[in-house]
Amino acid sequence: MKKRLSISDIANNLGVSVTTVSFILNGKAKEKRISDALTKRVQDYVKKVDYKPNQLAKSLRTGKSKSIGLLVEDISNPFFANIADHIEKMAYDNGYHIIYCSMNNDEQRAKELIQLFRDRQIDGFVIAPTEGLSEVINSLIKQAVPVVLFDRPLADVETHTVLSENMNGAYVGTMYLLEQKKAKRIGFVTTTSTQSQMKGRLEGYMKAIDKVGMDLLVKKINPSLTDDDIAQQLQSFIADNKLDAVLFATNYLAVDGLKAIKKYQIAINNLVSFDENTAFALVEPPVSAISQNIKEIASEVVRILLSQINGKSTQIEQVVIPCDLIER
Amino acid sequence: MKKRLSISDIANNLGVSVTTVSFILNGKAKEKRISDALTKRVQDYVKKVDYKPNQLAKSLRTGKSKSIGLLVEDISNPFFANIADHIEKMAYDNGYHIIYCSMNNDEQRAKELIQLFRDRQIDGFVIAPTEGLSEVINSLIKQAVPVVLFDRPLADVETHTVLSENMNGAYVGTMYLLEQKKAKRIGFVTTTSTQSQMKGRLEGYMKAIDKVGMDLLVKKINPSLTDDDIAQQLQSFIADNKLDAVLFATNYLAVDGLKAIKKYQIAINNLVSFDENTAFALVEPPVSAISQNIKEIASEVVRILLSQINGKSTQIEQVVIPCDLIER
DNA sequence: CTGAAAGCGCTAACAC
DNA sequence: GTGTTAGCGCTTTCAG
Repeated sequence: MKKRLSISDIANNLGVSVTTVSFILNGKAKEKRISDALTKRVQDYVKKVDYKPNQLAKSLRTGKSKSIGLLVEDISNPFFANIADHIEKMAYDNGYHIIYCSMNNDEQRAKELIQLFRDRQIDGFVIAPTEGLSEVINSLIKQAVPVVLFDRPLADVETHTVLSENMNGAYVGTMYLLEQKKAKRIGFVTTTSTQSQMKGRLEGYMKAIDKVGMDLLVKKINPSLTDDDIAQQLQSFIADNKLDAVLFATNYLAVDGLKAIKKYQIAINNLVSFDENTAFALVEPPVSAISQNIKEIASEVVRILLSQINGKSTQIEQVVIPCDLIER
Repeated sequence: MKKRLSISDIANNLGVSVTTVSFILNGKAKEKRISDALTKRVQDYVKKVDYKPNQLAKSLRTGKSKSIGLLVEDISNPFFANIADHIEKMAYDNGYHIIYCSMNNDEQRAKELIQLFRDRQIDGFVIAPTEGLSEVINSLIKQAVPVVLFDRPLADVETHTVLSENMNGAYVGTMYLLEQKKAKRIGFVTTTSTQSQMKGRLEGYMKAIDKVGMDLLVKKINPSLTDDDIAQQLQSFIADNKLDAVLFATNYLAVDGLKAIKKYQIAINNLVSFDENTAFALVEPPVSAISQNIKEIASEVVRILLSQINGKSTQIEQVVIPCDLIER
């Protein structure tokens, strides 16, 4: 790799000191009252030789790396992929870049990753946490590392969070099945995992069902089962309980549901899912969606994190973003 | 942020020199013939105080950052999301981590990003290139920065590539429609963009069609049109040409096709797409897929890149990975 | 076997 | 207005 120019090369070649060059490069020319002529000469030369400062050295010196760690469960989940995309864009617009990782349900690995990111002098973290992460996240917070959690809070972690209105979203989705679709037996499909966003969604469902005094019909799916077993369980759930409508707690559960419906040729018309998925508009019957406002979630996450990094805000911000019901 | 321990803190607290600590930490204790007792004492202490070396300083000194830049067009495309996931995993297993970015069709931004990554002393690049990037990628190569291209080559860039067998995949997919589905009028839907993987797929289609002497029926969709316009065009394409089968050049075009089919209630049974998409197994009629071997692509990409970074191989590797036909 | 010290490229207090 | 210089935390040569 051809040796890159350093700031002292620039200074030497121009016959000025590195300080001068550094000041000019960092926009402090005016402040340090460096002559316009010199400023221009340095800038022109820098452009001409296409000099780029070594960010590593800069970071080492300033303690800021201008990078943000993004940790999600699974980047191939369209919800996370879209969020990641937006966060990346907004961070970039603010001069930050993203280092991302999927945790893939591996708690040990997640912890290592967080540590690793710390060692790279990451300026802040954006995390959709899994349950075992409380301790390591708390230790970040104790060390005053900026952290923003999204999608789900962590019971024993007090920090900035950006969440969707899970309870209300599920409530609205259930009411839609009740009132528009005139459903009489509405099932709710969630996971066995106890992530708090799932709890909120269950509550929303229960609140709506309780309001009209219907039966609560809830199925918890263990995500580690095989596709076939899951399909089998869903088919029984729908058939045994004579459901005429189902609310799914998240997009991949709805996809599982659609697989079961197809495989067992189940006749059911009223389907609603939390989150979007390309398949929802395409299948017959289509799946309505309680759509999280991904753009706004991303923008709040970045806003809060940056204000943390820049030491602007001290109080803990907990933002809740409403969902939209997409009727299909 | 509580001040972190540095190597000299460790050395001072232990009454040894930083050199000794550094050697031990880097596994050179034996080589440098440092006593087992001392080695153990240092290691125990390091563990006790949970000391972690500052990677930035390490990188600055060694010139290696142990990180890889991954540039794709759009991380919310499931094909790229899955590839990213695998690449990230394999890189991590080798002690590397990923800095990723979506380029979102913004050539200017892509160039900036590549430059930015360079400034961060990235050890290597993995890129699914867009057309305008030849120049900047060539300049990376000239500077001996390891680069691996995947998904599509760039005509005027000579470097390592990992590609799918596009031509043969499309050929097999078309033959499937011909022989198994007895289709008589098979259309091919691709994009107006001239990415080379699309060319290969078109060739595969043509080769199969020519073989049986049927008419070539090709529609190029301009991706910047609105969803409605695209649906409209696809509906005309299918109706005007009385198609009984369609081969889509990529998963999002097939999704567009499914939208059109649904919107206009088009009766067509024989659909095949390049790439997978969750929707394909769920819709009626289902969409068969020419599935790229994502895991193998990722593993080849990482293997080649690492061997470049470690200076092991000199010759240019161009790997082609076969596709699987998933019949539905 | 171990230590002193140079230096990776940059920033910024301090001096002139 | 501009230059000198001390580090940021680490690796590694060279001397003992």
